[in-house]
Amino acid sequence: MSGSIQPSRPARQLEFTRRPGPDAGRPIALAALFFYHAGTMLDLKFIKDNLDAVRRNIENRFMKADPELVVRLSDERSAAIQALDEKRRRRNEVAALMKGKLDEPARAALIAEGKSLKDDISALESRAETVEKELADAMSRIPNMAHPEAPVGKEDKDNLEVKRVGTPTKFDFEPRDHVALGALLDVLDFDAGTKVTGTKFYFLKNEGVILEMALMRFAMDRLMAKGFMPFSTPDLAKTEILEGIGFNPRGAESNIYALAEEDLCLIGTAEITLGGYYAGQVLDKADLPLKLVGVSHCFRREAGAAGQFSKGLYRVHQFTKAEMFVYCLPEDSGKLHEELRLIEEEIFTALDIPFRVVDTCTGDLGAPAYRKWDLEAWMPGRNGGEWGEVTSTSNCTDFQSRRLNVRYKDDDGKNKFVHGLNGTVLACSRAIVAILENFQEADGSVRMPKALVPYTGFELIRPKAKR
RNA sequence: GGAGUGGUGUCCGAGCGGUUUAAGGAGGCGGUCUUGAAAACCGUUGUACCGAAAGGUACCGGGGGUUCGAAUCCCCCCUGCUCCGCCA
Repeated sequence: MSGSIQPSRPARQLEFTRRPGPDAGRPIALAALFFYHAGTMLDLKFIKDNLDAVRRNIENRFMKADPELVVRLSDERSAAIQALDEKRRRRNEVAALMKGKLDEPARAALIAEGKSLKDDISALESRAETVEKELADAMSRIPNMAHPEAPVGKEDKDNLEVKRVGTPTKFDFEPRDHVALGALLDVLDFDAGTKVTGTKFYFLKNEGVILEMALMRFAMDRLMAKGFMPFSTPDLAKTEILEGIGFNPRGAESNIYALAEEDLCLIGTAEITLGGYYAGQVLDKADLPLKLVGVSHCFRREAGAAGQFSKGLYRVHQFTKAEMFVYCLPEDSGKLHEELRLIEEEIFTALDIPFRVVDTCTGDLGAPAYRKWDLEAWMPGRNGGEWGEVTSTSNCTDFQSRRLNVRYKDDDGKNKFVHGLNGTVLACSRAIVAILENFQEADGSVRMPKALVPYTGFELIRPKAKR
């Protein structure tokens, strides 16, 4: 016996590092299920038939991908499979012949041919597998097509403002930023976060904790009332799922933390886990649209983001978020995308936070999105008052369902890919920035938005005396 | 984490080297019969890929191996259940 609180065995290291080597220890099962069988035909057919449009789309998004390579590898793949199938057909034929009575020379000849076929098949299989992998890799780099009306541009400043709700908050005093307010109210501690975990980590304290819980419950109540099924998801997911949703878990530019010794990554959003929930399934058409809302922690490396907006809660390595996810019939995704945006608008309207809506430009869409709306809240403490992204909703059409192999059985009896959409309900970090900065008073006190009071149980957070 | 025991088509469930091109049920679909229905009987019944088509190939949890030939034998892994250990 020991009164020690030490663990009986060493805790597994959960290092925030990238994976040690390419594909280290990665099981192939899911990859086989999702990629090598997943509807490559439609995809390929589209790329072949619309090569120019595909190439132009890649340029508009300022991405690197090679559709010609996809076409070439696709042809190679077909040839390899044809050769392989023919050998296998003959092998089966030879094996069938062996079932009957045979004289010794005929028998020996068949065995010899069978042996030779076995070698041929083995060689052809490895060639086909190589081509298949190269093709899957080349295809995975091709981004989704963009909505024809999405503004063409490179960076977020090319996004198009389409709507404004409320007016930027005015103060008859010099407003503080949320970092100063967080310290004054003792609801936010970045120094301790840095000491214990690292830069861009933080502790919520006191009313800050309750505010986060209130925001989540507020979000869930509203979404459940709209028929969304609530989830609390894992905070980690397998690499295959990440890739299926369209994230690149590896590479220096990756925004994803990968565990050093397992095929797992910390999720950057519950979009990953909610989208993965139905991976590999054929959904009942009558159940569509499936509307999910999930709470999770979100982890982002934000490598190289140590610039001007790096201070405070705006860009952090971990935050809590409620996220919507929808799988629907292809013909309904446009309508549902509007619905998700309206929900996001409703949430921020209910919180009395001024915001605008932007139509995200092609360069800022990310590979999976066909179209994306961002909500930008007014943040009085940001550079003396600026719009800052608080939520985002994307229509990813069949980009994710194709990779995750999520389908529905249509009336014609064929299995077809569903469309997938996602949208932020509330990201706690940025919502808290907006609330602290917009609802501050001259002495640094912060009022709670009326809609939130039933959830927080308090109306005002007052400055704390220094201890 | 340890031990035992399973993972077969939409479902249940046989098969344990070539008579299985996966038996037999159930369900679904189509048909016969019937005033209608039930019953009975007959037929049909998945997914993916290659191919202009005819047709072919693959799939019995996943991967690899043995063999002329594997659902069937061997190895590894995943996963369900039962028990033990540990733990919130």
